[in-house]
Amino acid sequence: MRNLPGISVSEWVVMRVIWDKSPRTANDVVGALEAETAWSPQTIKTLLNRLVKKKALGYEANGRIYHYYPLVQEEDCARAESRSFLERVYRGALTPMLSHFLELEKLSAEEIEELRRVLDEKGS
Amino acid sequence: MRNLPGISVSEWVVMRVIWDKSPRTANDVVGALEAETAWSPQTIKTLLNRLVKKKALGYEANGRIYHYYPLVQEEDCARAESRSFLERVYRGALTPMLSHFLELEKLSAEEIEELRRVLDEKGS
DNA sequence: CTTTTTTGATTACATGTGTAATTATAGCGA
DNA sequence: TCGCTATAATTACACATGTAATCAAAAAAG
Repeated sequence: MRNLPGISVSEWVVMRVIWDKSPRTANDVVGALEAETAWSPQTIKTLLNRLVKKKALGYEANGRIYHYYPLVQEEDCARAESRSFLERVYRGALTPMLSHFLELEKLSAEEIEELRRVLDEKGS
Repeated sequence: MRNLPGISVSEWVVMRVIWDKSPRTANDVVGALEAETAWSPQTIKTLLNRLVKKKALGYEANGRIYHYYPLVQEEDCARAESRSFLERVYRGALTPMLSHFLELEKLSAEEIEELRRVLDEKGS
């Protein structure tokens, strides 16, 4: 499952709606992004095309309408991005990064509980 | 302290050596990166130039040798990158991101302790 | 069957990025 | 003083990206 394609910022937006639910037609995607972005439908078509070229998406043609589905998993892409982000911005130092995030954002009591649970698992 | 310039992946590498110690001449930077990268000195000069144009770096000319220093702080840049990363890859959901990282990497007992401490501070 | 519409494909185009080579120029050594 | 050298500035160039407009072809409408 390596050889993940590089997915750009805009492409991530498109991938997310397809990861949420697939298959999806171009129009589905356009509809889903109407609220979130101000992109023209053509722009979204272009992004879909590029993602197919990159082999991040596949499609099934039903007549001349394409039903797109992911060829890569969100988990895998997130993992790859996370690694390179950690390396680039925090020089690979996980603990400072996590501390930084924890300080940055406000967390609810439940979130803190959940994180503590994850930590406990790691700790044992 | 907003209006942070967009710093590319390669530019981050250069910024890091200047954040580590400044001011630094172009040659200092070239020397520092010799081990880490395979870039030609010209490439590094180009990156320094672009960073000056972006106002991420300033310099003091001593004769015709420039001594570069950061105009933006690593903390601020890291914060900005972190936010956009979190948004893009984890849809802004902090807890899943943190869990993901915790599962991804192996942590030493000390690191786990440190994180627990940070969590405790947040929790109180 | 012809026209319009829809939908994907192709082309566009400015800016960013990775990665330099080339050029101009200010000092330094001869 | 004059050419060589080190250093910054300018130019290069292919590929990525954001953001579409246009084209072609198939399907739907009349």
